[in-house]
Amino acid sequence: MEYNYKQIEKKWQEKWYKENTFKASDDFTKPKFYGLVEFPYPSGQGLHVGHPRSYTALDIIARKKRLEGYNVLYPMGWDAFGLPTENFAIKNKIHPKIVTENNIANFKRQLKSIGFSFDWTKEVSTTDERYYKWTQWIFLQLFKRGLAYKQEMPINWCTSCKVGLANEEVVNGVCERCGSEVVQKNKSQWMLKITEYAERLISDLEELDYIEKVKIQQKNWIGKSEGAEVDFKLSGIDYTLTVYTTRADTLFGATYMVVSPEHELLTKFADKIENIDEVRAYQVEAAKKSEFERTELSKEKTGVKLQGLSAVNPVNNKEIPLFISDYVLTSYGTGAIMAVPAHDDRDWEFAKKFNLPIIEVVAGGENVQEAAFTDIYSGKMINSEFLNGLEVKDAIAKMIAYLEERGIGKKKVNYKLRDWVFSRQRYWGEPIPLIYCEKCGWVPVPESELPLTLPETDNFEPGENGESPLAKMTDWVNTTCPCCGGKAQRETDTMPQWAGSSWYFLRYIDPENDSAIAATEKLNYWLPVDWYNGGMEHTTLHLLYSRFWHKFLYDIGVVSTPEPYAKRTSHGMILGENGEKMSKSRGNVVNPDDMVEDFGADTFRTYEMFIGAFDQSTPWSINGVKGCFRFIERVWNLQDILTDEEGYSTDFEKAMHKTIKKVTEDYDKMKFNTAIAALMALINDIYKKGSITRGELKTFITLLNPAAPHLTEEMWERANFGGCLNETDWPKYDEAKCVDDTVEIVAQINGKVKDKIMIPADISREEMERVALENEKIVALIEGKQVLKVICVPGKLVNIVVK
RNA sequence: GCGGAUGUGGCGGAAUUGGCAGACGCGCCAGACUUAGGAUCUGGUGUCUCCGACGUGCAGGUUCAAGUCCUGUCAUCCGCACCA
Repeated sequence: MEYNYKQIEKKWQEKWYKENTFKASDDFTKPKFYGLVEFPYPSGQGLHVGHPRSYTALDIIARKKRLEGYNVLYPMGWDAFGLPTENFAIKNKIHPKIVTENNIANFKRQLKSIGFSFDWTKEVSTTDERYYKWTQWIFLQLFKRGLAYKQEMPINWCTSCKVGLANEEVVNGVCERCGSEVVQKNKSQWMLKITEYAERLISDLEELDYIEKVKIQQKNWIGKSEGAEVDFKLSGIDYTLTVYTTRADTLFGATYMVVSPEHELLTKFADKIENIDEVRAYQVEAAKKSEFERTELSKEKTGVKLQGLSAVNPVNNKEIPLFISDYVLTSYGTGAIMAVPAHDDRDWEFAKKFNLPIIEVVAGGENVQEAAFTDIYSGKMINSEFLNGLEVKDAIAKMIAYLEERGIGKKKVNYKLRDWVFSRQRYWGEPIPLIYCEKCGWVPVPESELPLTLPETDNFEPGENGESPLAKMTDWVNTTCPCCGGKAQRETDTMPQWAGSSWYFLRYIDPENDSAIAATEKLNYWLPVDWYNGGMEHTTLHLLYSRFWHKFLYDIGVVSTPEPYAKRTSHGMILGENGEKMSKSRGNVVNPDDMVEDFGADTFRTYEMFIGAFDQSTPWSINGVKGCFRFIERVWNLQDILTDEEGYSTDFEKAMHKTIKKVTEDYDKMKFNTAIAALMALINDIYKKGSITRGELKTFITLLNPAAPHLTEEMWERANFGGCLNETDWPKYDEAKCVDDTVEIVAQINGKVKDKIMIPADISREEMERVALENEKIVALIEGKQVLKVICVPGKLVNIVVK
């Protein structure tokens, strides 16, 4: 019987799609499972082999959960706003809407050809008006609660895309998307106060079942730091310069202060600064540099002393000099620091360069004139009056208490996380639904008028000085104020790509709903997402943003859970055959379409799961695909050796139960490679045996079904097992039948294997020892030697220690 | 610099609590069959000085026993990067 994968796969795919076989049910009495994979950005290149790795993995989980009786929601959609589409549209003079439609059609065709069990009735696209109506609605709720604000601020400006970028989109000083230089530019931007949620975004991680590296990466990204703010007075001027420090204990060692080039002090007291020209020149230099250049470590410290100004150390009243330097960042803490060169590497370097005093206040290191001593776990306070003799930790607490008592400082927690730059000067995104009125300020578009649709135009190129393309459409821009009815203008910036993906998992639950994000009872039933798989690259962007939005929606009572995803796993990357990252320029890209065409979806899926440990990156191998193709064919050919016998043959029962156990557990733990290996091992044994019973076949194809659904469904039908395989129950195993009656134990002498002996599994320890000691080889080898000890591990080994 | 991983045959990778290193697949070798195929089937395949040794990046250590635990070290990859 020939295995015609093309025909078979097409047959089942059409049936599944037409009959909505995998539609999630509205029966809320059933236990639910919400499995989620990151929806793709429908690029012109089509699907990458990385996508099916994630999608097949959760498809296996979803299919297995259905057989286990769960009501499963496993949806798919399109994250379709974004720059590449827009750039393609501009270049080829095709409307981005058309580009998007074409790309989606292609992606959908590809996904269907791989046979995923998505519930296509829940399909969403972020570019759909009925979808982004709610993206805009969420934004308005953020705005109304003061979490969206407009600010003139230096932003990362991509010189090529002509667009402001979030910090997350700047990689190594260049634009994440196009690789062009990123510079600082002042621009009035909409910002979202994600920092307000910083603490909860960290602390709530605790309860979540996320793989550890995601938690760690998010924590590091948010960058919580506990310290204190300390007030320094300037001498002779009524001004308090507040600094942030985690090392309040070292205050007696603060020998100078540094402010960032953008600090307000520099404009406020320009007339007092004797060398103001020099200072201004330094400011200009700093402004020219990109954030990346400023933060390059290797570079030497630079700075200018502020002549004419000085500060007073509040604990010893010593007068200390002030500097301006770009190693102090405006955006963190207060934009000013107290410098303790003896115990901070950066301050030490700066002090050496500018010949500033280095005073040791923590003893325990080497000579602080030679290098800073930064250890906080060893060492005791010196030269610090009331702190002397204390450990660093205690000294910090004591100093903060001292400062608080006198009202010159307080405990303070800081985060590295910055607010989210939410504006893009681009066409292909959700319009920000706000209107500016001279009289009323920023006014929301009334919710009844949502969605605020993206106006039609042929000209989506960005404006000259970085204006949004929408600004050119004056008919659309000019409107009336919803508040006072006067003349007003619309906001012309659009939202970043991350907006639509920050809540898409909610829309899947009820995609047709026009009166709410989703019906409350549906949200209550389906949330949280039980299992979310995606790439590590989304850890600090999408994953954090969507947790932020979800928490906000929780706070305003829209959703019932404080966290969107109960469990998060992450797949490794699939590399090219040469072990390098797949890319067009390297010429090592594998096209999923070719795999499906040449080997079929089942082989492709099986190989993607067999390729290696799921969470690790691993190179593609066309020979590996062929190996899986052989396996799939061998499965098909089981039909040739099928007997009429129901149930398992007696001498094969244990093998069947063991395999069920192994595959069941491995799927749950995402150890797909060893699950497939176990099925390969079993089929090898079946062919050795020469025949397969109906019971054995039924179990075998059910276990394989989540990975290779078309083949197994077809075999189910041909074997007349009744109904469809996707409606059957997951096979059960009997723990007692997973244990062998006889086991092979190892006889060792001094830890070296000398022989292997078959013994009954339930033999006593003494009996085991006796068997080993009577073993021919062992007898010969221990002859004339003194037996010191015999170690017996039941069911495993006997180790005889001799001298 | 900080944080996180990963180092096992020719290759991808297996290996509950420390207990037979190399499952499964690829590749390779030999044979069978043949309507000469992207075949298929059967057997073999860690290394060596092959009656015995040696083998999980490297060097030590703990243990009857170490891929697994401890100390040190090297290499590669990823993330963050002057965060006071």
